[in-house]
Amino acid sequence: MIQIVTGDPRPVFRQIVDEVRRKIASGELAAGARLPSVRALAMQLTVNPNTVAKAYAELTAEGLAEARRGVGLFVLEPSRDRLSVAERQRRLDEAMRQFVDSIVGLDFDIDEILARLEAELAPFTPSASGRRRPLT
Amino acid sequence: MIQIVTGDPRPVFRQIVDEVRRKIASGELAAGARLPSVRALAMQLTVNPNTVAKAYAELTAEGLAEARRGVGLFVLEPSRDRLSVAERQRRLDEAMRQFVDSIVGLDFDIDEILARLEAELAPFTPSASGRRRPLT
Amino acid sequence: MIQIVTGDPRPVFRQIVDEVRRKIASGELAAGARLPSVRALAMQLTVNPNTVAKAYAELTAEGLAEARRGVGLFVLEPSRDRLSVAERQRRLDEAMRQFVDSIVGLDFDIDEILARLEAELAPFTPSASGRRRPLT
Amino acid sequence: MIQIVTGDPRPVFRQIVDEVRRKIASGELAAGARLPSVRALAMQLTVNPNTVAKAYAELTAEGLAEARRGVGLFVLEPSRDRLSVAERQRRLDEAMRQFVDSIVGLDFDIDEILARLEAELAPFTPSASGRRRPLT
DNA sequence: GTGGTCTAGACCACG
DNA sequence: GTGGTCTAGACCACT
Repeated sequence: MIQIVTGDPRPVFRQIVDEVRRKIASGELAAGARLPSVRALAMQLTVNPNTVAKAYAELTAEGLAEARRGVGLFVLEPSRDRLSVAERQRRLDEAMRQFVDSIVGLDFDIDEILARLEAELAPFTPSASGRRRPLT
Repeated sequence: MIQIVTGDPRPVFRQIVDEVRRKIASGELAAGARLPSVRALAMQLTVNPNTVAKAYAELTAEGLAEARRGVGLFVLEPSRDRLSVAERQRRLDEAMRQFVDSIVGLDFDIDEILARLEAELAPFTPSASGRRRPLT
Repeated sequence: MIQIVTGDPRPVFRQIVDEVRRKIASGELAAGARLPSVRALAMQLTVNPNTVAKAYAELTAEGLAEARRGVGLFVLEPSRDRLSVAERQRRLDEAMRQFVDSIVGLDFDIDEILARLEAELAPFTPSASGRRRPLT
Repeated sequence: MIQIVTGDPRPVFRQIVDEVRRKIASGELAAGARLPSVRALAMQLTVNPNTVAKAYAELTAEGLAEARRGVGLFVLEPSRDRLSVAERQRRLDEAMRQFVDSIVGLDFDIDEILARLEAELAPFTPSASGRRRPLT
């Protein structure tokens, strides 16, 4: 269900966080869904339970999941207003800067990049994610 | 000429590399241009000379610049095949993944993101840089 | 400078976070101030460095401090708009509920409680904290 | 009658204790009133009976209620000296500290907080509860 | 069984 | 030297 790659530059706990966040955003993990237990996921990924726990703690801190002691970790309803508009903008700016820095000088065609990005973002478009009900 | 920001998540040497790469890609630094000496730049940025040296080493390793002992670092002619097709593709994939992970769940409109990205990439479009042939 | 109490119901890392947050809010720790290193504070408190590191990670995540690799952890300028209005309200509601639950049935006089609270909050009042410059 | 919220940071048994204590303090549950049986409440809340039993045990230990075997839990007469002065003071101090820690840095106006708190505490003022003598 | 916390000790990237 | 990450193993609170 969740996979980690040893060659990945990201630390393991971050890979887990990113993967879960993606699954939630794409609707693959719906609100109320239960994540694998810390120990179970640690076993499956053959990493230390603490590493998984750290990832889960971050998901909790981000407001994406909630821990029910003695029960497990559950995906929360998406609440879009946790961060201020300014903070969200700041994060987009930062991500944008980082992306441009990474591909600058790689000689790719802008239209090609835009097309690819559009395709990659498609799964997270509101209508596709199932996270929001149409107002009817 | 180059600025570093303490609050930036990137290490200092990376900020230097990114900034120089940007300037080269945008044409601001043309082939043959001379970068400040390690010591001079370190002084100006008030960072450790080792840090600047590390950045320059990376620029050299990337094939973007060349060190002439005792003189300074010089921007090289852009060579199309500096990186293999596979390597370029790999970097684009990685940058793409990282960008998507960063903005997933921030609830921005795709079109808005695409428009912004197009604007940010404009300065690096081949025809604008003046030092590259359009792909035609 | 920072003290932890073994009898405290809060975990150690939380005590550290709370203490630092208080010092920042009261102006005792001004923006730009450097916090003790992870190892130094761990030594002083005779706790595991990881525990301090966890506290520092939370301060960083909260946007109160920033880590400069190889240098140390520094207090950031207060940026009041990181959380949305709704989120801040939510947190106040929760704190309020918890406080009322804790003192209900303790038979204290309301006015007495209000007076004490006012006194306790005084050090964090904007004018006292020194965090904001008068507009003059 | 009693509701538990899964998203609540408090453990379930604590939510039950708090809710009952509130109802007693506000006079909604008068002395002599009977609380549902452990099994009945567990069923209604769909929680583990052990959890309800733990909550009831705490209410008993606090001197707020009394168990009559096979019958249920009954609210006791309020006894002024249930807790020592020192203990009451200790609890107020702790609650105060926790409250201040929670809202520090949230940048609310003190007067706003005091006003809200006064409103929230109103239902528990001695004259309103009906079961306590005013302090005169 | 669940998640949360802590200790001990290690290695890495950065300056 | 700095902070960041990971492993290993332990204990606790809660259900």
